[in-house]
Amino acid sequence: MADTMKGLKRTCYCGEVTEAGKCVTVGGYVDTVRNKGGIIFIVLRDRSGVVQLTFDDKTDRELFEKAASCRSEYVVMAKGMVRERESINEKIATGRVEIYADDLRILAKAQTTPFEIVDDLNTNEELRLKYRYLDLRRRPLQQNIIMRSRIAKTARDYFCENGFIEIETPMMIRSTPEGARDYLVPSRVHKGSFYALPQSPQIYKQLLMIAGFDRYIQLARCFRDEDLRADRQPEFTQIDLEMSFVEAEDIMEMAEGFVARVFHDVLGKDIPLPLPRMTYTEAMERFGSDKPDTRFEMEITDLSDTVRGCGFGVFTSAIESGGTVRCITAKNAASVFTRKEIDKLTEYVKGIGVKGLAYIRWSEETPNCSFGKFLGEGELDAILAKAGAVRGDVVFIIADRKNTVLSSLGALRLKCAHQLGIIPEGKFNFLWITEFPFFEWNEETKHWDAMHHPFTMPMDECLQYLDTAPEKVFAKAYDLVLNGTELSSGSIRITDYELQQKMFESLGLTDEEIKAKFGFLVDAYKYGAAPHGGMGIGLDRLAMIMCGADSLRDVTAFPKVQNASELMSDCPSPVDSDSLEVLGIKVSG
RNA sequence: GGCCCGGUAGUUCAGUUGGUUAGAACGCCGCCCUGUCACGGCGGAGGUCGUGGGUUCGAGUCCCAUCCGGGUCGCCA
Repeated sequence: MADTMKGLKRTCYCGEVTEAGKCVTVGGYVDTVRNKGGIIFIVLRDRSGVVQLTFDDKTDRELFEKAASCRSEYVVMAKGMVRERESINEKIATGRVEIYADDLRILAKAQTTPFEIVDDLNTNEELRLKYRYLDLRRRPLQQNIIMRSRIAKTARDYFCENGFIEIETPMMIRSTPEGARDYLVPSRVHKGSFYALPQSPQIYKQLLMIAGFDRYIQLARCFRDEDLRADRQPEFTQIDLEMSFVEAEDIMEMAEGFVARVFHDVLGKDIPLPLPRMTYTEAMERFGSDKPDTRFEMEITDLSDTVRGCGFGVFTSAIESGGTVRCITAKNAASVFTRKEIDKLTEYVKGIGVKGLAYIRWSEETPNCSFGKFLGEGELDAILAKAGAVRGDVVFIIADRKNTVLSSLGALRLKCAHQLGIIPEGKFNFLWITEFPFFEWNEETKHWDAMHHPFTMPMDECLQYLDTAPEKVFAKAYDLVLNGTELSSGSIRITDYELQQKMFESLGLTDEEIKAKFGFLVDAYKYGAAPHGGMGIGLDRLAMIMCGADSLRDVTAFPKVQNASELMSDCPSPVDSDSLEVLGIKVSG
């Protein structure tokens, strides 16, 4: 039978015990027991840190025996005088003192844990996730979760100070078949009908602007039934906001203020404002990505003019058929990118959809060029000069359609940088990406899709091209990128009923479809709306980067694994047929 | 759905061309130790080698299938 807390009241956290001469009561988990025979040291841990409890021959015998019986992860409370230690441990905050205990209660015993509760744990993630509550006892994870809480609090403080009102939008909403797949919730009352969990509160926050709340914020849970990545969970949290009577500039300024505030308050780092900007087109041309990591260079070079008349048919035919030839130059990479490694990179880019990867590896005196035998006098030198390559470098060249070349070189650039280890740690490179194309040509369906959501406002000067040249239409949309991760996405919304109607038509929606999918929103705009726009800042991703973590799992208390299941509770799970029957759902098989 | 990587004591790993009873470290259990803090000393327990087939005199090792986990492409308006 475990002890009780009776008569004890905690006076402070373990990590706060730094002053000798006081009587304190602490509670926590037994971190380690060092039993020297005549003296016992117990390191007690709570969320604030650790403190040492000491028991010796002057300790009451029964108490001493109890201390000796303690094992790792027992939950205990202890009371005693804080005194100076005989030998100091400089490594811990409480290392100058110890609690000379005169009371010890074992409140709960603990089985041996499946892995040790230590800071630098190397255990595979599957096991850690199965026992997530134990993994969360570890300090690195606990500190991440605490930092996440501070980020969230700063968001609430900052936006509330700036006149935003926190409003909850529903979690059970109408399913809209655009965009990501919805998670569906069956209705018992309306058999055969379903709610959807929100992919974002997009429509509701726009309606809140129509309602006149002027500035809205919510730490909104969002759900998308798509495959996971290290930086993508099926449920996640956005710092979601919307503002009225604003242009894009106003929203970006507000977001910059938040970014500076949260980095200052939580990390003590000053982010210089305004944040740099780049158009979508420039980002694609220079970095092959709409979320470029600007912590390192290796930018894309256009070789088209240099190789236009060269002897290599792959290059010339790409150019003749309207494509392009471009390269990246990996500095000092010849020793890392051996022939074998280059073959692997070739396989990688082929997986992304290019036919091949040409390269020049310059390690010996004469560069080793994969297409050298096709080149005429001086042509290789011209390419090397244009690529800015010197001895020790490797040049990767891709020839294809422009979009393919840029995006594949962008992906290759990232992969090379990781392999070369040239991405600096501790750097926070923010970048606004602006002027996104409005439409995206869908090769499968053969029509134009909206690149952002269909309520995004086109740029004023582009309106004339809506019917005639969709590729010339750009959006009042802006993404905030941090270290190559899309942190936030936002736009000015269409507030004009007729323009919205026209946008839907451009996207190939019929009147019936518009009415069925977005009728209530379209109707709402008939009653007048102030110009408005907003954005959603990924709280999880922000926390991940601020914590220096590699995965969202490290900043999410109870994350899901790659197949979207949760290993601790083993969900999703089947339900019994009675439950389904109530919902009017028949199971086949 | 495609591609790549991984799965051996509780944990992290080693395990040679297929060959005796599958090892080490940490953890765990017991005994000893009055200033430890990566405590130390002595002793001990602990394995369906992810699962199922196959090849073989013999499989942790080779082959096939499958499950689980990680990364990534597709996907994520």
